[in-house]
Parts: sequence; structure tokens; C-alpha cells
Amino acid sequence: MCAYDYDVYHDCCPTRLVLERLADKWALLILDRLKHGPQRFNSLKRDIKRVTQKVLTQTLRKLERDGLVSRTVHATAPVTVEYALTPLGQTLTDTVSALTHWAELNMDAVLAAQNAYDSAAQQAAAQAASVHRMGARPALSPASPA
Amino acid sequence: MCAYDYDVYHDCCPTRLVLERLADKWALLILDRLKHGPQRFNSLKRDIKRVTQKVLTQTLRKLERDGLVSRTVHATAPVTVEYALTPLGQTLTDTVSALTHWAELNMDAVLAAQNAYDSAAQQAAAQAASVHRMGARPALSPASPA
DNA sequence: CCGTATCCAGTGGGATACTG
DNA sequence: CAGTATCCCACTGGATACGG
Repeated sequence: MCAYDYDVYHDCCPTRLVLERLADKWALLILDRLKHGPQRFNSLKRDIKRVTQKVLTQTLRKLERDGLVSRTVHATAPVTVEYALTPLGQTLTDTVSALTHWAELNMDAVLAAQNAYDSAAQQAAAQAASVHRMGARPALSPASPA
Repeated sequence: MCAYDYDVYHDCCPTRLVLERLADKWALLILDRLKHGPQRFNSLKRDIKRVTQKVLTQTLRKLERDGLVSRTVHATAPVTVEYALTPLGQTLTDTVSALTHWAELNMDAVLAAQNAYDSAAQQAAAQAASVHRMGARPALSPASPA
């Protein structure tokens, strides 16, 4: 994961470094929340369900390091920290929106495909068992026929 | 990772299920390669540097299960398998292209931001050490000054 | 050629407790 | 409020070997 491990990447396009950073569930979710304006730490934590402080902090640091998100500390009574998209980060909002939009639109189709795949795999497994002739792939989650 | 663990997600939008699948380095890379037309297994393996068979197979299975990629076995002498985007998968190509395109365009900016962040963190750490007054965040990779 | 099976090290990330 | 620190386990994904 070390960004300086360049010789590991000498044989492929360096955009993969950036892609790896973007290919992160939490980063995408944070970027998505930040589209709607600056957010405080706990606000993000509440918005993005089921994320722990540790992971949220880690991800925000990575995004800050990559110049996508800015971190502003307000020296108020109880310290207040605001996270916002940098200009660079804002150039990503359209793409992230496209991704989340696609997810919303096609969620049903994906779920249906999963069900079809699983039931097909299940039948194949059952058949292989009854005929007692192996050859069927176990698939991802065979939903054990018990 | 179980897709049926719905109660885990009852308090957030279910698109996250789809997003989690998409937020995968290898899946993105595969989708990107498949834009250019169907590919055989070993062709993909050669194209996508530094991916192991196991991981490539796993990722392809996930994509197949989600209905984004089709798997066609040709019963030739040495078995031949072709992977291609399904119609559903093709609706994602534009978004994936946008992502990789962004990565290419802004790679330099990201790298520059990383350097700036690291050197700033390094200076802060050094200063904190000399003044012997703690308070600086260790940052991600402080590039130990030692 | 296209996988699957097994082993195993590394790490992501959850739970929890503590600070400024 | 906004973190940091620690423990620790589950899972990722690499290497290797074998099978259809």
C-alpha cells in the first residue's frame, strides 16, 4: 500500500495508484456526503452509518493527503472540525454522483441477477450431488441445501 | 459481506450494497479492460498486471453473479473461456471510463498533494520534537526523519 | 487453458478506553 | 467534540500445487 513502492507499478499505468485510493467504500461514501457541502466530523459519522471513528478518521486523512478534502479546525469552546471538498475534490463529484446514481438505478437488476445466479448454482450443486458426479462449481454462496 | 444480511443495512440506503461491490480495485480494472471487447481469461490476466489467478477468478465470479459480466465456455481442445460485459455491465462503462479518465488527468495533482502533505507533516513532527512539546499528528507516513 | 484447493502472512477495520 | 491508542480477529489476497 506504500505509495513509494514504485517499482511494483513500473509495469503498469500509474493511474492505478489513484484508482486504488478511489476504490474504497468509505472514501466514496464520504465524497458523496461532502458533495452537499462542508460537514463536521460527527455529522459525517452520523450520516455514514456503521462507520467507526477510527476508520472515518483514517479515510479522511487519506483524502486530505490526496488533496481531495480539506480539514479546518475552529478553535471554539469544544473544538470543531470541518471537512470540505477541495477544488480538486470537487472535480470528482460528478463521477461519484454517476456511480451512486447508477447504483440506485440498477440495484434491483443486480439483486435479481444475484438471485438468479445463486439459485442456478444451487440447482447445479443439488443435481451433481444426486447424480453423484462432481463437476459443479461451488459458487460464492451456495446457500447450503442442508 | 453476506448480501442477505439486510438488517445490517436497514438504517442506510441499500445502494451501499452495490457501491461496495464497485468499490474494488480489481473489479474496476476488469470492467475497464472489458470495455474494449470480450477477453479470454489469460488475456485478462496478462493485461491486468500483478493480479493472481485466484483473485482474478474471484472477482470475475462476483461480477458474473452481479450480472455485469458474462462467462462463455467454448469446448475447444484446450478449454477456452470468454468474458464479456452484459448489457447491464455496459451501462457502467461510461462511469468507469469517467473514473479512469479522472485518474489519468489528476494523477499529478494527487501526487503533488501527497508530497506537500507529507513534507508538512514531517516538518511539524521535527518541530514538535525539537521544541519538545507534543501535539503534532503522526500523519500517515511521516517518512521517519531519523 | 482455466480453473479449484490449500496454506498462510499481512492488514483492514471493529470494539473499547482514554485525552485535549 | 474530535480524535489517538490498543487489542485482536476475520478476511484479503499472495504463493503454490493439483485437476478437468
